[in-house]
Amino acid sequence: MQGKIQGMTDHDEVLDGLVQTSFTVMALLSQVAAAHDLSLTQLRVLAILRDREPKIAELAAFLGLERSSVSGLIDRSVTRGLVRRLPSAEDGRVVRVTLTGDGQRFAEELTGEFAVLVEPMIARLGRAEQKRLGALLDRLVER
Amino acid sequence: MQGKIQGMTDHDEVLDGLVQTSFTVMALLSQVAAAHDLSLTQLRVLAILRDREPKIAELAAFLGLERSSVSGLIDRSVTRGLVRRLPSAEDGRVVRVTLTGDGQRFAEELTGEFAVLVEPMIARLGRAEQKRLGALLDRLVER
DNA sequence: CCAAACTAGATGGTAATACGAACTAAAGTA
DNA sequence: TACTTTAGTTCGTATTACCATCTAGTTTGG
Repeated sequence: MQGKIQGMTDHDEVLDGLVQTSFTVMALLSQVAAAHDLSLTQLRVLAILRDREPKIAELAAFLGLERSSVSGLIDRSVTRGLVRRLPSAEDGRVVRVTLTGDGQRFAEELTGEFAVLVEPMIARLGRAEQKRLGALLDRLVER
Repeated sequence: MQGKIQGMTDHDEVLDGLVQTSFTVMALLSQVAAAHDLSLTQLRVLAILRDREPKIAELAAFLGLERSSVSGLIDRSVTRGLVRRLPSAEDGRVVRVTLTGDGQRFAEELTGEFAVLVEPMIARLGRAEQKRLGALLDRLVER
C-alpha cells in the first residue's frame, strides 16, 4: 500500500489503519478458506461454533445474515460432515448447530493455518506492543 | 460478543482482536455499501480509485480478484456513471479506470458515512490511545 | 518486416451466495 | 379449541466470482 497520507488527522489515521488492517486480515482469512474450498462465511461459522451451540436464528444474527441464508449455509456444512443439526428438547421448533468431531478438528486446523499467516504481521511488533494492541482492539469491540 | 476467553496468550489475544475488529469494520463497510445499493467490492473500488488510476489488471491484483471479475465489476460501475474507462495512449490494449465527477462526489459521501459509523467505536478510546492505535495498525500493514 | 507468441481485457457459461416471500410445524395465548 | 406468533425450511431470483475462451494490440525472432 502507500503508507501515511499527508494532512491526515490522528482520527483519520486510526480510521484508515482499521480499514487497511481489516482488508488484510480478511484477505488472509479468505486465503485459508479458499485453500480448503470453504467460503469466508463457512469458515466463520466453524470459528463461531468452536465455542457455542447457537440456534439458527442466533447464528444468523451473529453473521448478519437472514435465517434463510444460514439454513442453506448449514446444509452445505452438514453435507461435508463438519456440522450437525440437533433438535432442542425444550422447544421442538429450534435447531442447535454443533460441530462434529471432524468439524472440530478441521476448525482447529484452520485456526492454526490462519495463525501462521498472520504471524509475520504481528511479529512486526514487539511483545509489549502486541500486548498493547491486543488491549486496544479489545476495547474497540468490547460488549 | 463474549469478551476475553480464559487461557489466552497475549499473542492469541491480538489475533482474536484483529479478527473481531476486522469483522466489525467489514460489517460497517457493508452497511454503508448496502445503503447505496453497492456491493462491498464496488465500494472498495471507489475507495481505491480515489487516489489511483489503475489498469484493470492492477485493480484485480489490488482486490485479489481475477481480471474477468473486475471487468464485470467495472461494467456495473460504468453503467451507474461512477467510473470511466480511459484507453491508454502508450498501449492500445490497456484501459485505465478513473472516477467520474459523480463518482468522486459519491466516494466522498461514502467515506463520510463510514466515518460516522466508526466514530462511536473509535470514541471508546481517548485521544492518546487513538494515536497509539493508529501508529500500531500502521506498522502492521506497512509496505 | 512479417508470422508466432504473448499480453490486456472482454465475453459466456457455471457455481455459490444471499435475499425475500411463501410454507410447515411447534408454541403460546385468549 | 381456535388464533397468533415463532423457528426454520423451501423456492425463485439476482448478484458475484470463477474458469475457459476469444479478440485485439504488442513484442519478438527468423
